Amino acid sequence: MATSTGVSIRSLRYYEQQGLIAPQRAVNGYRDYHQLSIEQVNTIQFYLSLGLTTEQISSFLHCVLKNKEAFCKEIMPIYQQKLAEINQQLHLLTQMKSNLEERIHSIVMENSHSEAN
Amino acid sequence: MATSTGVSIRSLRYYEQQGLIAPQRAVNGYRDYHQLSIEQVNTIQFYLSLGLTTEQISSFLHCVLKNKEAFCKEIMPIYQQKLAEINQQLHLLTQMKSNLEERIHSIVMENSHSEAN
DNA sequence: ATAAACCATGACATTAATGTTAGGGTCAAT
DNA sequence: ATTGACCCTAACATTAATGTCATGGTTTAT
Repeated sequence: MATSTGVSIRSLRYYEQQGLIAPQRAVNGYRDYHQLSIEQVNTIQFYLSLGLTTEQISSFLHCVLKNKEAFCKEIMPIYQQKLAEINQQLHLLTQMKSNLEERIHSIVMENSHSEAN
Repeated sequence: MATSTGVSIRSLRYYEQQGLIAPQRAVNGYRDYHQLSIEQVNTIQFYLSLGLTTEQISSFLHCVLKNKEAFCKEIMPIYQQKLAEINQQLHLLTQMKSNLEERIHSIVMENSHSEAN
């Protein structure tokens, strides 16, 4: 499974521990992933890439796997909340960026005074 | 000191531990901040707000406190590096944001099909 | 001299996903 | 039956700044 999804073994077990996947067990205790899990893991990775936490994903994953996103009413508020967080983050970063650029600019200015050395 | 800078006692001690400030000690062991420290702590907070780590700050703080930023050659590469990180972050967040918005949009679309209920 | 209010140190907690390691079974091939 | 390549669980490490708690000394006012 790890090799066919590119997700590390460690991560797969973490997803399992968080209730995102639930592989069967063979008699020897080995995990037995069925074929369908591959898509499921990819789905999880996709939501993670949206910045959602495993906890959030677990709250709607069971629904999404059965229906289309549009039918999972749990998903919309999570998306909205995440979007708000991202916007907040973007604001902060943008702020930091312009402050930084201003600092850099003023240093360059100062230095151009004595550039002729 | 904590009350006059708005920085928590815990944080002041952390800064001290990181070598950013070095208050004198009174005979009883109490920290003895001199007046000048207030500005120093504010400076630290400012750099933290730029997203720099205490470690980075410590690498140029001694210089900045004596000279103007422009004379501290250590500072420019740090600014540049931080700026690059921020841009990287911004890129990622922007990516996440547009993915999210696309998801939201497509959900809204789907739902408008059956809106008439 | 005792209580309230402050200071000190040290250590653990927080966050979230993942890496890493230790100690130990299992399976397949030789 | 032994070796190498797997699998298992459990637990600790990572990041960075800050919160919080435990335990204990100090000061000040009563």
